[in-house]
Amino acid sequence: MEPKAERTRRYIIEKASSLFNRKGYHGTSMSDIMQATGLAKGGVYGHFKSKEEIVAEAFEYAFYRVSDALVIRIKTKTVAIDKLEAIMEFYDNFLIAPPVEGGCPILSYSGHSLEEVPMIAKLVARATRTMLDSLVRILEKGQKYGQIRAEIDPETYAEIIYSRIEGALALAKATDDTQRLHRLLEALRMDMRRDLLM
Amino acid sequence: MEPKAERTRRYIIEKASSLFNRKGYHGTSMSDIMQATGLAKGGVYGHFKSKEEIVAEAFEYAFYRVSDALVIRIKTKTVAIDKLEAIMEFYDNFLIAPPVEGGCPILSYSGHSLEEVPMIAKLVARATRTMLDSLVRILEKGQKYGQIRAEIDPETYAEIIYSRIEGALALAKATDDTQRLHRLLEALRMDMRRDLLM
DNA sequence: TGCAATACAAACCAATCGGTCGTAAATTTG
DNA sequence: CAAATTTACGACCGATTGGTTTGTATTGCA
Repeated sequence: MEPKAERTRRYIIEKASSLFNRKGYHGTSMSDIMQATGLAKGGVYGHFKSKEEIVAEAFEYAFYRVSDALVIRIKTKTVAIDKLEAIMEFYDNFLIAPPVEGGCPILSYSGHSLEEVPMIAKLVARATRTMLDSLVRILEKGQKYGQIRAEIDPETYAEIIYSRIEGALALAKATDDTQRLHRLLEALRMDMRRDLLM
Repeated sequence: MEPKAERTRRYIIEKASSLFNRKGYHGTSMSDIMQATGLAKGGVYGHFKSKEEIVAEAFEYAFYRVSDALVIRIKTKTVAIDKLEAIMEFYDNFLIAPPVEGGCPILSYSGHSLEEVPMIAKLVARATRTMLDSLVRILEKGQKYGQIRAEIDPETYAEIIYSRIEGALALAKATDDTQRLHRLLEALRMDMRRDLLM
């Protein structure tokens, strides 16, 4: 019917998601998007009614890229601790080959964009909840099959894991030090083995 | 000699630091700063030669506010673990009564501002290093006086502590959930007692 | 008290901002 | 292939951006 429009739309989002994730909402102008896509202004506004609409979809797309790449890696493993280790491996390569330029969208947008574009706050909160839920499910399933200690509270431990990952990413980004990320993830990995395994 | 100029300058930085920390570099306009200070444009540019100069000083000021408030609390304690617990207590109140609006400057500016304003990257890296050094010193001194396990590597553990704090702040901000911050800091507190005490 | 230095606000600047719209080009459909 | 519809273009809009200049109070100091 109209596959062209859908394709162009997606193409704009792809390009814009990288820009917004790196430079933020106000740091990215429509001219930047026009230049990145090669489209004229009218060409872009034919698919979106405002810059805010673009950034909203761009965030969701960026988050989807990360979470999707993560889910793929998780699914290759069957045992809980293997899934968790796969996550560590994923984030180990995060700064070297990020699914979307600019790093973790949740972390990037949490910085300044929550007040800049209030609508983003909801999307960020929901995305974070999604990540936590994935971890909770892994831990619960691990307990169900006797792979993970029953005393562990999945919700509590999930947020510990995710906050440590985000903290490691933040610190590595702030100091521009990839080695720091590796060290912190390795420390987390060892703590998980000690805390979770029976 | 010229106390007035210095006072006005500082006043501008105070107001601007809050704006930049909340909304970012491109999210904050000179008009915002004019409105917040009550000064006219010429009045501001008489003290600074550019917006970049303002944001640079504003970041340093915001960071100084946080680190200073922290140092004060640390100094009231003499034993290493007490100092660390004082830090936990400090960050526990961080979202309720932040030293500067917008939360931890390092975290805020790490989001999008590193690429927006390249000069900021250096300042953020240096500020982070300063925080880590404070923690390293506490741990080293604690070891020296036999309050902390000798096997602990201060540098390694300092970055674990700080990354967990930043991760906790980031997650709490992303989900707009202060309780989450409390839970995560409490978990860190208990881990520290287990890992560090003899 | 008188002079010079300082600090101020307002007008102004070119450039860029997000956004609109009539028209031309391209695509899909009959 | 031709008609109809969709998609893209780019000039244009008013508003605002960061930044400058200028004339005038106001201030501190001798």
